[in-house]
Amino acid sequence: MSQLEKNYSPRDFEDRIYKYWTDSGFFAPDTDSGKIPYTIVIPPPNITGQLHMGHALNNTLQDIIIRTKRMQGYAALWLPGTDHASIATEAKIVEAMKKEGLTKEDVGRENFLERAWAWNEKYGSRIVEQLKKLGCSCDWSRLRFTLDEGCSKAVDKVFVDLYEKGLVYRGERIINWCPYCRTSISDAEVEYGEKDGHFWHINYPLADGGGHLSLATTRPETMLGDTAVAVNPNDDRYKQYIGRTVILPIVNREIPIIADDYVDTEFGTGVVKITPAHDPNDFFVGQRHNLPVINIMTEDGRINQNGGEFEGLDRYEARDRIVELLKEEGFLTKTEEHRHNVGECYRCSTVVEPRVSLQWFVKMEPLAKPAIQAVKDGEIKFIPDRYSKTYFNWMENIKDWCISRQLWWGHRIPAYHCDDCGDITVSLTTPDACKCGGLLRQDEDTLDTWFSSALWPFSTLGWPENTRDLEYFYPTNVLVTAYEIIFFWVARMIFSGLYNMNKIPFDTVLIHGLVRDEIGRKMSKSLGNGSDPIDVINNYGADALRFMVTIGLSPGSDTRENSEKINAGRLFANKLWNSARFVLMNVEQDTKPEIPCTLTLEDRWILTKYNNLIAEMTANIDKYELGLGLQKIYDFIWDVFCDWYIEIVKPRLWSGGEGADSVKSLLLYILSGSLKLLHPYMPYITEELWQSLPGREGSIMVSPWPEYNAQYIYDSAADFENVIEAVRAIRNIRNEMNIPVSKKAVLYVETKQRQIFDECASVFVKLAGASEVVTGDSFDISGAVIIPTANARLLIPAGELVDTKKETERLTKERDACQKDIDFISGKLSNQSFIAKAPEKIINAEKEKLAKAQERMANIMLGIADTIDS
RNA sequence: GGAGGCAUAGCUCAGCUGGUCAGAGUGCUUGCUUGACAUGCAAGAAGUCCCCAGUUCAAGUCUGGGUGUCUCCACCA
Repeated sequence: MSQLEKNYSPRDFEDRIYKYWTDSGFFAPDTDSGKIPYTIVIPPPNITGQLHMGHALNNTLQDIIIRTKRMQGYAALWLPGTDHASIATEAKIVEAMKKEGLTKEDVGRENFLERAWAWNEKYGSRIVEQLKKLGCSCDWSRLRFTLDEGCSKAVDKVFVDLYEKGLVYRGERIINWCPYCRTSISDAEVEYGEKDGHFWHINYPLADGGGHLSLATTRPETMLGDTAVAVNPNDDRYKQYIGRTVILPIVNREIPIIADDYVDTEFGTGVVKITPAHDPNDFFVGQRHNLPVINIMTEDGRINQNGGEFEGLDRYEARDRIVELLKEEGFLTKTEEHRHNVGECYRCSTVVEPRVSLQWFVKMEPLAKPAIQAVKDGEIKFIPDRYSKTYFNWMENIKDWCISRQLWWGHRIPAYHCDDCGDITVSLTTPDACKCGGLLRQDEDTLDTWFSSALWPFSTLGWPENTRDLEYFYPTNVLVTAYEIIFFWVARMIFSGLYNMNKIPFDTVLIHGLVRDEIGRKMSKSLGNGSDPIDVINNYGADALRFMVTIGLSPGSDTRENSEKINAGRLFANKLWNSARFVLMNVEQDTKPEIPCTLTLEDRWILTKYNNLIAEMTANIDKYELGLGLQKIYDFIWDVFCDWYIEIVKPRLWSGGEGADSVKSLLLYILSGSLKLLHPYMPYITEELWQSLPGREGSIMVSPWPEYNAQYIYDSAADFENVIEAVRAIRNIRNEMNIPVSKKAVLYVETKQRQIFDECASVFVKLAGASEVVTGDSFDISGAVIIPTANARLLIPAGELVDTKKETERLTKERDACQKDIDFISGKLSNQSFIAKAPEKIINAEKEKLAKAQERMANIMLGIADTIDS
């Protein structure tokens, strides 16, 4: 009755299946079903983004979990959405406008935002479509966007609330400034890299003419903003200078020599120039000593009017000119090569300029405290656990968070300035006028993108409205993300959840690694390495891609993209496809997938294997050991089901009669159960095959997850393992002796367990080249190959093929190996401390092993004797 | 300067709470058009589980040290 094509061809059905799922509404959970909710919120991809391998991994893992939970009967919600990605998107739009010869300022804020929304319209849906191709079972009816009305409301509410509680403040602080993006960025957005630079040694002459102080700098242009020179108060070399002044070369400004502990006497000359406006440490020194702050740079990294003759020069041009001048005037005493770490903007890689400016900040300490506690108390668990250390390390040393950005694309800060009295009104609604009656204008700045993503687990569920979704689905269950993003996002969601909802946002953070390219490099746009997941899907199928990212995955560690693994996934899909095809070709339209009343030995064996599989896989997925789970169902389908069970069962299947009927039922039962277990991992092929099964209604994705049933665990499964062992041994020998498959021979089996071998005679006929199986207590056959196993002696008459000498050698080797085993085990068992201290289970297992080996030894010895006789 | 990961077959990697753990895929050798699949089947070769100590009846598995390698955080002018 099979209508399946001969080969697996995912393109023929993946899109169709996905449409079927969405049309049926399976992805959208019901809040009134009485089921227990299970929720995952997606890490929202940027609207500038295209699906890359990292997304493929991240979303495959989430889909595996949510599909499993859905089948297990939870009201499973996977809530999708996208991130407006303020700085990244704005950069792209600015870039695009540049091609038209336009700047932001040319078009103005309103027009710029129109362009940005158009961008979102055009590209925001692209990544969503790509997630759909991957097979993600997100509830698209609940799709959110960080800049949509609801999320914006949440952002405003949190901002106003934090402001009112004094946790958001505005102040002149030193921040990281990107001269290319022309905005402040947070500490987390700076990336450090080693760069070659110079160490310029400069003499600062003392104002009173008593010589000079020598110091070194890597950024000489900042001297334009120097307002002091500092030494360590305990440094005997310089104690005498404290309180005196130096003349700043070139600038000719007189600045004080101050004492501060910050100065390291061991480093450099022990004298430091202090530029409070352009160095974070100097800024704090300046604060302690009430030094003036001279900002010498414009927003685009040029020297401003405070730089005198250097005004208008780019910071690097200014650096060169100043070095030149210093040299000319004799202040420069030495130039050293110096390799040091330089901070760059994480979006555009421009070297960041520390700069004092007026920004909005979130006071972190009070927020971080409970967030640290929640993880310490185990309310929130990181998997693997070591990442909680990363989290603590950051949270315990956290500095205030600079949240204002000089960008247009984002949530505009709901603060209103009065030009008359200088007062600031922070409000959810646009106020008409200032308290003083003056006109108000809204703050020009927008908020850090991560301010809105920090609210994601509840803003997407409707907060600040008290919606049914919020009540039902919050707190969410597991958050799946890469370790890269713990600081940016995970930590901020935790304190935001605790602060605004008074509840943790999720109880588990499942951390995964990066997908690297085939030679282990990080994937990056500049390298252009790694392949496009969409290409992979088109060529191999989404299921093969999902297989690739999941198989062999170990929680928290990086994986490599591997074309061999993608192919392995495709081959596995093909194998499954064909096994289903085989089953469908051999069952009837009215065959039911059920366990028949009468079971043969191999039936009991596969039922045992199958039930153990259910238990193990369910446990694996519960513990987020998703790679292990896939490995198990893979082994079961390919090795247990296809290579052994199907092959064994063929004769019975074709014999007709009742035996055939029960095989058909059981084949269908195991197949449909296996499809279910595999479904979370490879949803498309399992659905397509499920739909082909006779008498099937509905979708596999809402079918109940298989349940372990101890009733179908049989001791006799071990007997069948012995049969398998015997088959393998025979195949091995036949192969070694070059006996062609076509050449059949009678198989004589000497055993105390004749019943097992009698029952399994057909197995040997089918799989081990036996023409028939004769069991008995003892045989005397001349010219036979003798194969000893644990519970039998197998004899195959092979006539002239048998080389007595060779056979004796083979058996002697086996005897020696077996003797070694026996010695080892009995050694263990005669060790008194082993007997005294090892658990009984282990001891019994060893005893059994010994008994088995001894039986085998007896069979080997008999074999040797017989071989020599003949 | 701090913190952490990794080191297991030629290659890419699994191995949960110490005891059927020495595994998978791929590659290699050999033999097969066995009525689902040659995108397949069968058999085989191949590993001091990085090194040295320690804990234990028992150590790829736990502890300490070493070597190699990768990453994160901080950033000293």
